[in-house]
Amino acid sequence: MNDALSNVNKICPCAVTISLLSSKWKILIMRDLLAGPKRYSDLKRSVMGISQKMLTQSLKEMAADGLVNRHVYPEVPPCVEYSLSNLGASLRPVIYALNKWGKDYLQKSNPAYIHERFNIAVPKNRWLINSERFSNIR
Amino acid sequence: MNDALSNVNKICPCAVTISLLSSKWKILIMRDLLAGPKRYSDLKRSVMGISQKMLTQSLKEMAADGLVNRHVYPEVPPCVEYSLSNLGASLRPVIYALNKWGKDYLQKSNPAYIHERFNIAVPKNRWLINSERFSNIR
DNA sequence: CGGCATCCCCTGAGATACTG
DNA sequence: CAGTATCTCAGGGGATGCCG
Repeated sequence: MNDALSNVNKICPCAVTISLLSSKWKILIMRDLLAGPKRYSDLKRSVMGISQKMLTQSLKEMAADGLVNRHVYPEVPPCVEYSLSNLGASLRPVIYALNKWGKDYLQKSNPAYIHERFNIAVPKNRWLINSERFSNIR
Repeated sequence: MNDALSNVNKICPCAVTISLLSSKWKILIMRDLLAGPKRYSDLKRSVMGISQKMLTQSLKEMAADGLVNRHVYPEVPPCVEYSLSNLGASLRPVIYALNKWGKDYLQKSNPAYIHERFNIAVPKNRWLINSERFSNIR
């Protein structure tokens, strides 16, 4: 019997998406890769606050899930470039929705409250980004 | 000086949204509340696998963040109803995007792979939902 | 019914040091 | 440069029991 397989169409789509994105880091990596391919060190800089460990681990899992491609240029020193696969790129509307809602929310909220809720409660400057990234996601 | 406040418009909108939704539970709760107000016990049943602790905690935080309203009917036995606030309801496009992508992904993926990735790897039946919920999110 | 309060475990994630 | 390898710890989250 294939109860197991028949259960597949009872899986919650919402939960599947979340599961693939799991940690916040992956979403932030997606956000940055949507602007184009990036090297490991680029990502390390643009995904502010991420550790090498989490960056490596996240990228590895995302590659295993088919969300990103990993391309190694055989040079010295080594150069590794990450880019979105077609599957990964198809997540654009999701990232866009997250970004859109966040922008609206930030605009209509009390700045002092936002500061209190997101600048202090959250460790360090983890949520800050370079302003030029604003234009990347539309 | 108000460096602090001026930093507010450097916060990543994407990250803000994720931060408010944080755990997967909140997203699943949102998903179910989008279909209409629900009692605590309804949510306990529909958000499969959630513990009382996490349900209570999630709802409390979501209420504090202004995403859900809590209404107590002074009866015996007590009855508490949760519903989305306007702010919470405005997240519909986000939940919709997550759901939409997940549905597409499930359809085009190899069922055996999906089973392996989401039915076994993930603890218990946590990701399963009642099929009738599929129509709730459009 | 709709919660709290505890205890406890596991892992997500940071810090640091080392390598091809 | 792009990682790997350890060590460590806070807290996310489960299980259980009690309460108005």
